[in-house]
Amino acid sequence: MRTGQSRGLFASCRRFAGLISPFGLPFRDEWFDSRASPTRPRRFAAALPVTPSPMYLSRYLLPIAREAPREAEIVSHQLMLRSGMIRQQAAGIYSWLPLGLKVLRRIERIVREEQDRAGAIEILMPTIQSADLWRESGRYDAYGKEMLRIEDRHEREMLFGPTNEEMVTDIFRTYVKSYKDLPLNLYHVQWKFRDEVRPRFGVMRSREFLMKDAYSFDLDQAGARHSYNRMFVAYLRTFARLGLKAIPMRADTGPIGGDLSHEFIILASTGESEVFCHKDFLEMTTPPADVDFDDAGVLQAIVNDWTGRYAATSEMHDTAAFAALPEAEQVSARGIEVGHIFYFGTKYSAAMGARVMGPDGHEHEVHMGSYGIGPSRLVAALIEASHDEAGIVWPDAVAPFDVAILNLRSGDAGTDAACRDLYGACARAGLDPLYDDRDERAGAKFATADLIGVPWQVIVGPKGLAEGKVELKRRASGERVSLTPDEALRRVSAL
RNA sequence: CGGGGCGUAGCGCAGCCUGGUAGCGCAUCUGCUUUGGGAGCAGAGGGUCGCAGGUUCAAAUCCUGCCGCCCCGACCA
Repeated sequence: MRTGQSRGLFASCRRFAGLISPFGLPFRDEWFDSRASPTRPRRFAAALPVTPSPMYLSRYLLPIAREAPREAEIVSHQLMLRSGMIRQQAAGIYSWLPLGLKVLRRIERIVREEQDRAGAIEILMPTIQSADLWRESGRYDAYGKEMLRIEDRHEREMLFGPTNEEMVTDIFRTYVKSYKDLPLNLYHVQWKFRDEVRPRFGVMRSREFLMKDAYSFDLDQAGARHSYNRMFVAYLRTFARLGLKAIPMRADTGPIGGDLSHEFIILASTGESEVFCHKDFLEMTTPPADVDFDDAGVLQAIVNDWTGRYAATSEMHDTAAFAALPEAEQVSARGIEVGHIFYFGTKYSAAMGARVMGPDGHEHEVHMGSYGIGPSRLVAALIEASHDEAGIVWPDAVAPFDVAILNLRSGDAGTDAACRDLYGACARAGLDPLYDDRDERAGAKFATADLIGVPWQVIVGPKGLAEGKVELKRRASGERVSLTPDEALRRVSAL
């Protein structure tokens, strides 16, 4: 028995000196080596054993709950609270607990990879901005109460940024002076704040939210269209990799006009808005990873293909055009907006003097576009799109862990050893495993694993082990097979 | 910002009408028994009853003000 060890879900974060992680990187020893002192140097990790690890559930922070707080209305909010992903700190403001943060980071990673692939360059702008920039564009007064305005100790007017057009335009105008430096697309992933009158649905519609926003700069409208198409294709790839079917729908372009604004909508029965589209969208294929983003013709062809069929949110809905489709091809559903891209021409470059010298020897105001994806909202949207009665069903790409190892008889020498071996093998195989070593009954472990939605469960019990077998369960289908631990590992690694 | 509702243990709730020892379930801790789908028994800990005034011998309960949160509508990534 592991007497004295915490069995609770709120296990403290005790860790031992000199761990190395399964990935071969030393943990920060100063966090763990309680014996380190000025006269007794820290030990370094390299020569020390691999286990135990902080991804043992008995030492993790996973505050699951059987019941959801009353205020949680929609299923994603309920499940995020029940699975201990987030904690509300104020209306529309959340802490991200370990499980939630892991998912958020996985989403961010995919978003970044596809932005980079499409030629965008990452920067990081601050959350707090000066009011001065916003006065230049005229938006300081125009933005209204959604902007959280604050004052610093010198009584300077500041704000918590709801978006970054002004700031990125400022950066651009300072450093970029020639058409030869175009096109340019700068993006960042940063927390934003919009003081919604009524935040709701957890992180789906929060006041503070994480946003990837990209901003493109081009010499002229033709260039801007190419930049727009790059992001369009990048978004198709991003959402597909996240395990989502996102449908681009014409969005209102406001005073700019034109056809260069799309919302990317995923279908979910709990979606906030009504959407209408052609059924072909459900079967369309995603552009490949090796698409040539510099080839304007190729990109335009992809965009044409994805915009050639009817798709609209209720605001842009054309009842007659939709009714003209054969009834069997009409899809009318509810959707969640997970991305929005638009071209806005010279709105900010004109107001803020962002000009480059063109090949003609004259200065030109640059044509800009901006492209947003909300990773924090996506966490909720993914759950809305993928859950069942037992809990969350994460797509493989964003799951907080790749595989959960359930020890059905913690404290039994045989199952303990088998689980530890399997944990080490998973880690060495590059997987991100979670080991449920708690002193809980089997049922509680099944329920926990189902709730948090890890794609694979390896169930290790004394009965199976007597025959050298473990059980591998696929969360999404519920399918279980009895395998040797090696076979189970191979099966999980295959994806 | 209009309309409504709710604040009692980490979560879900009762108690308030009719003022008088602050309760129940889950969770947590201890012990024993259990052990393949959220175990059983026995015991224990945990509360300035959102905050501040007021009425009263006495306030979770009645009155006033404030704060917070939630829902509907308008708004929105």
